[in-house]
Amino acid sequence: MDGYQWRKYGQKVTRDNPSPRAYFRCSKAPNCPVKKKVQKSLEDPTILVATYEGEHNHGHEKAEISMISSQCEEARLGSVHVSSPKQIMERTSPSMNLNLVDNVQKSSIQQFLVQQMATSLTNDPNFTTALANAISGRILDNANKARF
DNA sequence: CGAATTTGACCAGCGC
DNA sequence: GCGCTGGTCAAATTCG
Repeated sequence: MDGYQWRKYGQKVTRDNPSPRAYFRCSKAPNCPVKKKVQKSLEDPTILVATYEGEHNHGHEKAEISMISSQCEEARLGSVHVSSPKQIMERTSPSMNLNLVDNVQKSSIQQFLVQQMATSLTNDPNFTTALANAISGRILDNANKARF
């Protein structure tokens, strides 16, 4: 979940990626042209990569914040083996860019948005620390659960 | 009971 | 023209 209301309309297992890929459309507005593909990362199967196509033509109140938390989720799931919060940020940002390069020719608005988000995230020491703390806490929690 | 998800069928594009 | 592959549709099913 990333702040929008998505309706799943299909699922396929692709050739280049053994894990099934899911197709989502925005169910908030019927005329919304935005589409979303979700599949597991080739590199790290614990990470879910979401590819956005198009732009929402309706309001997206908390979408940005929710997107951040979805990236947090990625970091939490994908970085259980790293110990330094800095590494988490370094892992998180490239995955954002990876998602973006796929959409560069289609939408520049959300690219700019996420770009801004990533910049403000990494430039704001308070948020970075808070985020790192939150993630570290969850990592420890997760690791404990996994170990015991 | 309505909305969302699942899942196989269907379709279009592409390479051989 | 045929088969493979990615994307979408829609009926059935599940869930709130």
